[in-house]
Amino acid sequence: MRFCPSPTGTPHVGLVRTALFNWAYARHTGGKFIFRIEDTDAARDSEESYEQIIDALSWLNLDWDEGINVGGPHEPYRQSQRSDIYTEVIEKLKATGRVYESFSTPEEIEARNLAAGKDPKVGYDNFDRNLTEEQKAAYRAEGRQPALRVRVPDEDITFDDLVRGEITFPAGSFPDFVVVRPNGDPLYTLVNPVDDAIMQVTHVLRGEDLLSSTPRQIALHHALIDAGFTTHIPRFGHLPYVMGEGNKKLSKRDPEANLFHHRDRGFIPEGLINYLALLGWSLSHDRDIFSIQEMVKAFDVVNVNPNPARFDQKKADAINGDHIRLLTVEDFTARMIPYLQAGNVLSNDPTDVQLEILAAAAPLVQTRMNVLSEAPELLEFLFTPASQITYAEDALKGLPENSSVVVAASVEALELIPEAEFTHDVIQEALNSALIEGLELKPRIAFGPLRTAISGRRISPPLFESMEILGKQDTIDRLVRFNER
RNA sequence: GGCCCCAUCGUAUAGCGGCCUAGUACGCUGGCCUCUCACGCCGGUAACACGGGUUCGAAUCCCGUUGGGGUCACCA
Repeated sequence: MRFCPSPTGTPHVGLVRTALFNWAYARHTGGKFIFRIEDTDAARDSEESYEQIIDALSWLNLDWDEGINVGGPHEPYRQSQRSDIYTEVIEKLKATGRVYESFSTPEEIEARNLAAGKDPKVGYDNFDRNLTEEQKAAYRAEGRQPALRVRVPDEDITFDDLVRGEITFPAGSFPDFVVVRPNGDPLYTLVNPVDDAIMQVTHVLRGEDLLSSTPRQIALHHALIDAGFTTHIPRFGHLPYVMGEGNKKLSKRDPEANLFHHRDRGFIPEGLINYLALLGWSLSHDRDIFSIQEMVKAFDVVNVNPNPARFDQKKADAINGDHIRLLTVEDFTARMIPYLQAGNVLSNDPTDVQLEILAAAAPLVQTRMNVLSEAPELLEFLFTPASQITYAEDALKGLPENSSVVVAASVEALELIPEAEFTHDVIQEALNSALIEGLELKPRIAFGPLRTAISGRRISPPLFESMEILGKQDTIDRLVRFNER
């Protein structure tokens, strides 16, 4: 198996899903996973993008056995550094006659099609297939350099797609195609099959957009076999698209196409991998939450669904939330920290007191989040001094008339609790008898004002537990301040 | 336009000739739990694109139609 992205732009979820399926299949079968970079287009490739792809795979814990940064028997693994290899391959291919020199320019090809009364879209007309040495010499005399084209066999090309079954492209459905530019630069059309051949790749899993280029690659593989570079043609499998809203392919412009957008929102790798796996595959008929290990154990490409899948943010969030709940509290706590720092709730170097508060609060919020970026909003009040609590508008609006009476009665009741016994169950008991029984209030009426006084919000983690974390003094300060506002 | 791919609830999918009056999850929704919000639990909603075959029997196999998508570069 191999994963061989072009480093253009930020990593796309479709790209990551392709990586995941390749990786999972390699792990499932015990095969090798090769990571290679296809950077033959200097104009579009960037070093930044290259690093982002590595960042993405590392974040998701998709490791590779051979390739970038880990080496292997076919180094180097960046195509921009493999020119010598391609030069040699090109020479051999020319010698076998499977590749020929073509002097036609795109303009000339179009003009010939027009002159013949054909749609210019039919493309190259195989004009230069049988040029004589004299004709070639004449072109050269004009100062022209030839591109190299593969002579495509004059017969149907059939292959058995791993996810779609048998697919046949009729003879003549595509013309001889360019593999090397006139200046000698090899193109993707050459380099991709060549490296797959040299690196002994047996299974190619890639996006559906490459389906129609597969017969060309197979033609080239045959040429490579003739030239002695390999003995077999890999098996191909074409994964369905990941679509966005409506029926459009998830475009690079859509924010949810960007892997790092999801990381920034607080997806954990477990959750994102689980969701991405569900786009075209399923573990079983009645379960869609699973670990990567379970996926590896069960994953087979032949079970991949061939139809395109829409990316559903709500479902993705729900899956992530389930995985957040699966984390141990300690793990969950640690993973929240960067998001709390990003939200300016925690300092870059949290104090022991802050960490203690966080540890106490974490279990209260673990069931209240789908993505980790919800943490700052939920926990901020615990790290804010009583004097700086601000009250949200919707929280104040929903309060009953007698709020100040309720709060005053609460202060009275809480004052009676010894500091050492200021725990959530004691607090609850005290408040229950003071407000529910004493003032004969409904719980909703009684605790609403307290929640706002403590957290400034209409929605918060459980009230009594929050009070316990804040401690007696801070709790009372907040209540008093609320009544003085 | 040529060639290729795809077609089950709104979404993701289960289904590979009888277990299907079509299952599960998300979503939406009613309820229970409950100090808010969640979590959890119980219920509801909603689909085999259409038309022909093959067969005792079709969501499942075949053909056609329609619809969607891709690709036809000296990009990848």
